[in-house]
Amino acid sequence: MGATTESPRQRYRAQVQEEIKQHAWEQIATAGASALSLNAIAKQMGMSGPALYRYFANRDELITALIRDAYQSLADAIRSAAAGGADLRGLAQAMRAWALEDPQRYLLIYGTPVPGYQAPDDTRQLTNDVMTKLLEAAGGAGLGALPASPLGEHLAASDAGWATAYSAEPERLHRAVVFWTRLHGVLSLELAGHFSGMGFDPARVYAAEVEAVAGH
Amino acid sequence: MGATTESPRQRYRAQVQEEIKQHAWEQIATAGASALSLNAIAKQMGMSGPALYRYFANRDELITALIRDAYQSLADAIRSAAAGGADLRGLAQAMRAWALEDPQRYLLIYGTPVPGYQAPDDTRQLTNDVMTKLLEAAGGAGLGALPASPLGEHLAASDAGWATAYSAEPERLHRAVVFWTRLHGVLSLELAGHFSGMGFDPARVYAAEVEAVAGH
DNA sequence: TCGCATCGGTGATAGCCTCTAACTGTCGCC
DNA sequence: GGCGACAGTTAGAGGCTATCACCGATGCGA
Repeated sequence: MGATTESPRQRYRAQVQEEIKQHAWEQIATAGASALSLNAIAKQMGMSGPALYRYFANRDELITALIRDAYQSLADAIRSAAAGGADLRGLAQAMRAWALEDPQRYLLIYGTPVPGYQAPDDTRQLTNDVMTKLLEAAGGAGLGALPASPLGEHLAASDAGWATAYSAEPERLHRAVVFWTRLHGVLSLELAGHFSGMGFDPARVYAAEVEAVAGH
Repeated sequence: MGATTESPRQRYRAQVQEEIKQHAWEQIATAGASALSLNAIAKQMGMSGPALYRYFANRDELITALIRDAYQSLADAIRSAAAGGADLRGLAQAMRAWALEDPQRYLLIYGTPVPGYQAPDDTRQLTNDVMTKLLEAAGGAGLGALPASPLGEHLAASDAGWATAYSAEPERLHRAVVFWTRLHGVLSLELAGHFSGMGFDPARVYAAEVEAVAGH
């Protein structure tokens, strides 16, 4: 991808940064994001604590990089599913698979936010990528019309700057939003373990919500 | 409430514990649960760090107490709404109001869990209280039938030990589960700020989901 | 009423963490 | 070949959780 020829130093730097993030993901997967320790990562990599600060100015910057990667990974998963011709159902399954692959990665994006935290601008772009794929699929063939509702009118009237390409088709917007919120509802409760011990299969609840939106 | 007459010491102890939790909630509301510091609370209360450990054995125990209180508070909100004759719509509004009142309190229950954490047994009881109220309201008058679906059959077949009282009415179970997941979907995305900058009103999305389940 | 066990509070301390500062060695570009 | 930029080091400040040993007050039973 048109990278202006990298110096060996830049190369090395990028490699180490990647390795740091690798270790960070392992920590997060086993103990959650709040337990992430730069110090521990440094030790694992055989170097002393402060060395890490050459690569990430502070803990927040590392976490932000991880969030960025998580968004990127989700966007990729969605994009490749869409490229493979997946419809709304397909995207839903791709999202679920991606989430179950590493629950803490999903929760890093959609879980509890730190009150002050502001996501960097480029993650907005990645969110838009995901929403755009959703919007495209939300206009797919074989979808029945959504019942008219106040929400439909509200969405039609709202200035969805992020979805201007589809502002002429509020129906899509409506379906995409409902799709997103319902799937997230099931997924996040499942990942947080709130279904455990309730005796039913989260996959079936998820499938039912997919059908409710993707219609027949 | 039939408390076996309290000694002055127990009385004082309970008061201090309450005050600690009060400060803890303030910290959580402004900086999130992960930033909660026993040390800081002690200082705020004018005593030295280790003193707090007389009241809560460790950080986890304090957080567990807060989670318990959060469940209790939610259960109370739901119960009092139900006692006031609220139907499904009413419960939904009560839940949303309760969540918006203190987003981090909602997220303490339904947000990102620490991978190893096991909720204490009595919170299961409180969850059941909430679900029971939902189940009661899910059988209210004026509700159209849910379309038959694989999920309906699955729920009917699953041994929902937590809902034995309604095992003969799987329709209620179905509606309650869908109610819960859809509302949580909208609410958690709103609280996490994922709707910000999208140009529509979360309250309308929420209302639309309520109508979709509570029917007309 | 008195004695003493229990309880709440203290400072000291160990061990973790983030992050800064000053210093050293090394790599690679001109 | 030399120099500048960069990666790494140790030392250390300051914060945190948590434990320990030690006091002083409190309130209960005898």
